[in-house]
Amino acid sequence: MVPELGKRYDPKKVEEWVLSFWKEYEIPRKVREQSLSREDAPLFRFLEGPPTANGYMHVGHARGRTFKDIVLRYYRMKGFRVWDQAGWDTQGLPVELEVEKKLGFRSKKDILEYGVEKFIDECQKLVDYYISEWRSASERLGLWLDYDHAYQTRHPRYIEIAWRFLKEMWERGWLYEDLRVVPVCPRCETALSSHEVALGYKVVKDPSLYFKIKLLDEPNTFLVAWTTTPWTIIANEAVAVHPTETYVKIRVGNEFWILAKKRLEAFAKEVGLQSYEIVEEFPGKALEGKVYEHPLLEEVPKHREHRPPHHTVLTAEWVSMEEGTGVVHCAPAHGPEDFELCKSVGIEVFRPIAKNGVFTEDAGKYAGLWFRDASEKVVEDLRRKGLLVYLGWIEHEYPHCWRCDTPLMYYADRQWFIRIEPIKKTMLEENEKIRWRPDWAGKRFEDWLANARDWCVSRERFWGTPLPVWTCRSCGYRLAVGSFEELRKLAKNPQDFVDPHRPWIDRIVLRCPKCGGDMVREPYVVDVWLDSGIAHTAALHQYGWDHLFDELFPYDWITEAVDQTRGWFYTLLVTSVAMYGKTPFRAVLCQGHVLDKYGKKMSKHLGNVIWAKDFMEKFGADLLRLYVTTKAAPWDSINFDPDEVSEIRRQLDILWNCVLFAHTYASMDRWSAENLEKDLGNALPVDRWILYELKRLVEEVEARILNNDLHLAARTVLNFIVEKLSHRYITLIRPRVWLEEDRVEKRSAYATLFYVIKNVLKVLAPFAPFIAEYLYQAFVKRYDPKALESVHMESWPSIPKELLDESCWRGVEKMFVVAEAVLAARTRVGIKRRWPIKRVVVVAREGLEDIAKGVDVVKIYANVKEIELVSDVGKVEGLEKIYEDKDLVVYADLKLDEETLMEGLAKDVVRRVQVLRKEMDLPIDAWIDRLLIYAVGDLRKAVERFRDYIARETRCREIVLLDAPPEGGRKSVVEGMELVIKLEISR
RNA sequence: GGGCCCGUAGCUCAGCCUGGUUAGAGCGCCCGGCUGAUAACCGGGAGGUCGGGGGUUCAAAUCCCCCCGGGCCCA
Repeated sequence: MVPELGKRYDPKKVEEWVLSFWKEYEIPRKVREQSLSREDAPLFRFLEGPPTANGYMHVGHARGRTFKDIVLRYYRMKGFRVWDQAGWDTQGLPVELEVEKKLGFRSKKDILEYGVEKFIDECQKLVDYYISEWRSASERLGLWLDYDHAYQTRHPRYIEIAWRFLKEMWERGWLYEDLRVVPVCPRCETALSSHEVALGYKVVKDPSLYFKIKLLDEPNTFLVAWTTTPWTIIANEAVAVHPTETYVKIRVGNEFWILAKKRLEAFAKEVGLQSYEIVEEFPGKALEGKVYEHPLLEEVPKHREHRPPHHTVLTAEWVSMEEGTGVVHCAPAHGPEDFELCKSVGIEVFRPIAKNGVFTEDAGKYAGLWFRDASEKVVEDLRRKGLLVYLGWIEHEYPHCWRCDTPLMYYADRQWFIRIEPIKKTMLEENEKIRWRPDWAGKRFEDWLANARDWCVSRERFWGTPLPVWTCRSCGYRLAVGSFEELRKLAKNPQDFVDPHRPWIDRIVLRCPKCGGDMVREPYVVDVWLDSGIAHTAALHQYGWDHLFDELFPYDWITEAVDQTRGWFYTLLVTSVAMYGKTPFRAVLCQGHVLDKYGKKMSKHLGNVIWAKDFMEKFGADLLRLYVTTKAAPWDSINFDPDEVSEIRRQLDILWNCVLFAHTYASMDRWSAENLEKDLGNALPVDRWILYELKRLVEEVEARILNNDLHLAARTVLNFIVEKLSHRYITLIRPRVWLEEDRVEKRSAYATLFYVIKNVLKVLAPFAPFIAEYLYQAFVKRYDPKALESVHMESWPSIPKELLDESCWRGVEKMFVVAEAVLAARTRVGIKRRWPIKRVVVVAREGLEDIAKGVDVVKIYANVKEIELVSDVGKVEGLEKIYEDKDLVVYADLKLDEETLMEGLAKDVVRRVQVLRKEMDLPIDAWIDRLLIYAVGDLRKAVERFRDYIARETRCREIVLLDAPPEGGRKSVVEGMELVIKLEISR
């Protein structure tokens, strides 16, 4: 199955062929087995960050997946046993929301009405669909993972590991239930963890409200408080001031206002307070215990029932002097600090609002309002009652639900938490051992770890890993279940255990070990980030591969985008340190994001998302891979502009042309790689030069990959193809391959070219696996019967010493400098390249021996007849100095004589004939029987003098000079002289 | 409020860690050349306040400080 080497690189055709070749011959499976069967070979353990199966792959995902593939392919070629299990994140809010959208749901109530069982079924189906989409897009991209053994977080055995983890936490007392103020998404009606909150900060415009709070025992005296969330005043229960900061009482009209002295000036300025008078100063402590009248007492009658310490002034160190008035209104139901402070003095939480963000009857006149809408009413009421000081607006960041974009609500609620404090120190120590790329990402992670709070793991949702905690209805005893076996043992109805998911799991009733009563499950599922966070263990357990754990853990390398610092990187570390006291990964590559061409985030709302499949359909996977890899460092974000891929396309065109060139001549001469070593043994200095460049290429690419500088690695490969192989090497060997007869120097040129192409394809394979495979099949395999079944079965190249000659490399490099100087001089004085330059003298004090090896470069590249190498400036008179650096001085004879002019004209004639041959589609090796030429003057003389040369170059048996233009001849003008030519061919 | 990344030619990016010729490359543009792998290539040219300001230094794109713009993270 040898594919055609077409005239032009057509990515679509190439990749279609390669995909079917891989499929038919099961290349990915064979390559994986080849890798894993290497006994005693070192392991490379990769842990896949599971994509969430709730949408399609876009080009940003594709970039990260390309990085994974490059590194995995490299390690396979280096002879490692590469662990490459795929994985899918299949549960949690992201999936539920996608299903809700599909079914047109607006709230949790809709799900209950629809039926949880049916809803879960929809979730399963949705996940099935997107997994197959992701798998096919990944395979289309060329990402080779073990998809047949992909871990799935929804798999019962996977869930079992989450249970094992949670039970361990429970038994250590690290899993606990508590009333806390947590961020809640009112749309999803569930609490979120702090790392989820961190994913959703957005800038919003909120009220900046200054309002008065009337003190009960001091006439006409008010505290002035500030808030950006007026709706929380409804649940206000206290006011906090700083104990030691100075507060002032000012007279404004006939009222007295109290606020912090440090804030007075800024406050007066912002609210436009012109005249006031400071009547008293005192520390905040002096206000402690003062009782006030709730500003919305009439509106919220419930507050009439609240007695001190409710509605009193408290003191707290955290009261800020940076913003507001130094008087902070406290709603224990809606602020974490407020909650703690109120709890410490025995204030009860008043929470007149439901989890869906709607005020309840307890909220009096605000009942039924959406929490953020209530702000407006509150402000109105304060104004009416004369308690409004000033209403401004402020732009600040406010957390939103990372999935559905709803503004979050801080809300006191009973939730389940995992203690972070006991493992924090170990996490920080373990982080020191992780190799972060770039290293600042590790510092960022360290900051995050140092500030980590307890992890809220409970979610009041449906599609997720169920929280394995059961509570006894009779005696209140609680326990956590760590495996299915344990569940069956404890269950009163083990026969009902069919699926660990809700709603089925909720029907399992346990027998209370204390009182024999019925135990029911706490109705929560756990944070989806816990699912992926235990992949280090659960991915193996799902397939019963627990015995591999010791060999695979900790994993060598993971890579995901920067946002995972708070997501997967974090939860992996938490669960692993909690379970094993160790980091589960040794190295991380932290990727930057892919933005649209204007630098905007790609999002469905903006409609600027580029789906990976669409893009590959149009341009192919190789172009996508190379574009996203070469554009910037992996950790930098890139602006994705489809127009820019033409640059990559151009470079692959050149590779294609190089191979086509080699194939064109090698096939004509029936060359084969049978005697490759012998032919390489006859390599000329320019061949030695490219072989040495090849060695440098291999080493540099390898070093770049190991350092995760994938952008530099890929650029190096492309640069070699364009600059070294195409521009230089092929130019230099052209005269050698045009030789008619079979000569040693022709065979060594073919051998070198073949060898270099073969190895470049190997080095290119991790980056552009399709074109590398295609050209390997179409070219390498055609000439080398010993070639392997696939380029991806090849080892990473290592160029044998006997092919390397550094002095040839040095000499050729030097002579390129000379050749370029000659070309520049030609342009300067107007000597065309086809007019040969008679003589060039190169003066070098040192290294003449090396330089001598590169004379062909100057002869061929710059069309110079004669090169002289000297060590001093003795005999250069009559020549012009055209170049000088610290090693070299170059002189050239830039005068044109008649002979040279004639030769140039003859070359011109040759070129016109060649153009005609091409237009007539003559095979390269076809003969012309008679070449009829009409020319006058110098042009005629040139044809006469170079008759043999012209005949040879154009493969023509006879040249006939005519005195009149031939019938139907091709007319043209050479240096102002008329030329008419006609080709005669018999069939 | 704190932290991180980015800012260099019309566009996309090197160079900065470790200060030192005239700040580079590719694309695009202009002029010329070459051409049997040629939708390729070669030579030359135009094009730069290296985001701005200050400092250190004999010398700053590079090191330090402040500011501006774009992005990200935390509070």
